[in-house]
Amino acid sequence: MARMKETILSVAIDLFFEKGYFATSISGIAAGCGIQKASIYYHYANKEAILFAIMERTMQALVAHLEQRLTGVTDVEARLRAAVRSHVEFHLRHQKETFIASSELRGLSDAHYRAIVARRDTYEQFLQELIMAGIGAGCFAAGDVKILSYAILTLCTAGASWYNPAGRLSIDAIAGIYEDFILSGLKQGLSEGRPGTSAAGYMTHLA
Amino acid sequence: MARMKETILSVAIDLFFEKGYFATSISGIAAGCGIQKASIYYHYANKEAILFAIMERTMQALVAHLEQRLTGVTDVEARLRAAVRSHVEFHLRHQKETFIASSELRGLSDAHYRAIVARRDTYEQFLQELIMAGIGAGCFAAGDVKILSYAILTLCTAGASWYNPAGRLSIDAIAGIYEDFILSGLKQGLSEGRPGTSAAGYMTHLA
DNA sequence: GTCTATAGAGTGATAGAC
DNA sequence: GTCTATCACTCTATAGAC
Repeated sequence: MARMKETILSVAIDLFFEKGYFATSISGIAAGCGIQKASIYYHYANKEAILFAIMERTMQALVAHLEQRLTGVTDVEARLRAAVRSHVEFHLRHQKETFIASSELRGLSDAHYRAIVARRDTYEQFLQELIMAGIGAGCFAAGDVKILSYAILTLCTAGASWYNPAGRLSIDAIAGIYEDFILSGLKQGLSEGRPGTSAAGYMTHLA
Repeated sequence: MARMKETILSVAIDLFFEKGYFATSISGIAAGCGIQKASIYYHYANKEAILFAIMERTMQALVAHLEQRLTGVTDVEARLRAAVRSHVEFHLRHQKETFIASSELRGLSDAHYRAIVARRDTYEQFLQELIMAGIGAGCFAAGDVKILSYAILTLCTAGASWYNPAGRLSIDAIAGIYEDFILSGLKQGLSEGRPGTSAAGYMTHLA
């Protein structure tokens, strides 16, 4: 039961990724499922509900993935490394869904838009807290936490736009490169273990 | 003369940025210009021609901007710094056009798609040569040149998706943060001036 | 749960007057 | 160079049979 409902979601993910949400028609999705377009409306109220279902599920899974990867990790730098790796791996492993989630927000209704953006903001704030903790502990150079978090998140998200599953590098290899690149960017020449000198200054950057 | 042709482009940039290419109608553009939709076709053959005009112009200006910023700069690291700054500044200063150029490629006809992607590839290869030169000179740590170039480019491109001109930070400040972040990522703890040890290995990464 | 049929609105594009 | 009028088509969504 509910099998067709899942099939519709799966076909829609393929089409939204390939052609975009607005360029994809209900009849195109129906054809991919082997049913008539009217039958779609038995499972979903309208086209936007399909998009929302994809986004909701993806954002929920993204947060769950991060939580799972961080349980038991206590060291500040290790936590940020784990968060970056979790983010990259999830985005490459669920390339289509995450690409849709980050590029088709304009297709959502006002209420659904707010729901998804709220989830995204929570996720962002979590990363910002990790960065602040790292600066406070002296692992990372002081810097603008908001901009740094955007840089890290969009860097990984963008990976989902160019990643080729049949390509030269594995997800693991790409995640490793990103992890090292980002950690170096956060340290900015700081040698490790030295306590932070400007722990007071960075707080204002979130105001 | 040709004033309306420019107005159409300008209105289309606003609408494509705000609603997306497929969600924007010819009549919407016409309304923004204060004319009837049929009049649009006197200036452009069809909707796609408007999108292509925006992209062509933007890519041409992007390359010209980079060339201008690099003339006279000879030091390898200074050249990469200048290239990163040029890229960030152009993307934030022309936020709408660069966002369209990077997100609406699917709206182009096959021939136009190839033309724009060719320009983008040339631009990418130029950055990859800068990175390779830096690794060869020992300024940067050896690494996967393609992935590093994608990381740098998409990082800056993504800036155009969240940048708020009325926001807290100036373009100059953001460019500075990105510049430092990226250069640290490229150096990866290498101290400066030391000649590269693995200059032979990185070449294979472009094969 | 899927079908046929269709309503109702909007779209890109063209013809031809001015 | 802009207009009015319209064509031909596609789209989302609904009604009601099976």
